[in-house]
Amino acid sequence: MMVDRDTPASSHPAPNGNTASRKRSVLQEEIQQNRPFKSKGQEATLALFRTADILRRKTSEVFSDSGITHQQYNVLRILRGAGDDGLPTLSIADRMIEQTPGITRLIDRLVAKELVIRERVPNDRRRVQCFISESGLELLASLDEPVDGNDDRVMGMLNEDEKTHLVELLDKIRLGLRELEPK
Amino acid sequence: MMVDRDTPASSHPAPNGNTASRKRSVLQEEIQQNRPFKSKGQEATLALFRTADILRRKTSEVFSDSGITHQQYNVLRILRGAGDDGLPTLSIADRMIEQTPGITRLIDRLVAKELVIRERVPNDRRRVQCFISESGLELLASLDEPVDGNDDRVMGMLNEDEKTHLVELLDKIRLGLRELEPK
DNA sequence: CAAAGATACTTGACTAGTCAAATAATAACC
DNA sequence: GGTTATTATTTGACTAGTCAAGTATCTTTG
Repeated sequence: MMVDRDTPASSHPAPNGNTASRKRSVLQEEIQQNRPFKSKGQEATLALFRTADILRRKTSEVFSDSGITHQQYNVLRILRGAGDDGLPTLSIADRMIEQTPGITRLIDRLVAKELVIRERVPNDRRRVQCFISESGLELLASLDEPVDGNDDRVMGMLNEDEKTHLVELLDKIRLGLRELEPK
Repeated sequence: MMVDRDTPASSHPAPNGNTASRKRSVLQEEIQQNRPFKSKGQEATLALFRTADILRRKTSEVFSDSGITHQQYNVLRILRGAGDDGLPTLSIADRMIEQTPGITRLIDRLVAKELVIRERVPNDRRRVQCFISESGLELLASLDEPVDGNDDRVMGMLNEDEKTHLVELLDKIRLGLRELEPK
């Protein structure tokens, strides 16, 4: 009834030339799986998802004491960068590292914490301009050092060349995905 | 009032030797930012988050027609791999690519869709053993080809050596993070 | 064997992500 | 100058992630 594909006991040679007897990869150990990956592409995507997840979790520790989340921090950073002019709601979404359709509600929470100020634009009343508040600036200032330190710490196991190469590979993936059937 | 750090107009030389006049990186273009990154470590973490986000979004397209999410798909894969023995709830969580504290409710939804079957273990009534159903197996079977194709397609812009190197770099990050103050 | 501790979940109360539909204001066109 | 289209944002209804606090059910230990 159960097909042997996926089963830990499978001993079929894999398309990528691995066999079940080959030493398991780091990722396979982590997710307790003996079946070899179907392709390097599969291994790469899974490794990317897992690494990003662990890194996000580690990085969140820096913010959690301040009572804000990673996404809320990103909004504050963007608004600090925008300066006194502020930014309209959807322009903030455009600049987020991770796409954020729920930007309105995210900012709602920052307004509730009085870290962000919002106001309708008189010239164009469709738009809502957002600004970082004084206490928002103070909170960010207190986080600058911990955040910078964390970025270097979590990448500390790679030397500068490796970091550069990683960035190049990731850039290449994103550029390649843009071409892929924009649908 | 506004510090010039973070402002798009900043012209300070960056710690990594870049200057504001240097050509913007791919990532900087994407998030519309002129200020150079504070370090390679910062650029690498942001590139990793952004790439994983875009990749997750692209990959979700494969599942959305079937009415399941990426995480639900992962649970089904794990249960198919477990075979007729099934797996207890928390063992599934251990094997997920991304950590999933809400595993109970995730499986609730799969049970509601009749893709998973759950039952208390008689020997140890604390445990709940989970199994994939026949229709779960059928659904997975119909997704095998699209999923495998997607994994290769989204990594198609990298050659085998590049994929291997990417996996190595990501493995190195995760191994390094394990050491980092287990706290 | 009873009390204390450890396991394996489960639930509650949030924050977020996702997609579709609604609103509201401005722009473009005839 | 009154539609029609477009833009900017909001809302609703889910799914999911997060953390803390339960609730059974074993297991261990005095």
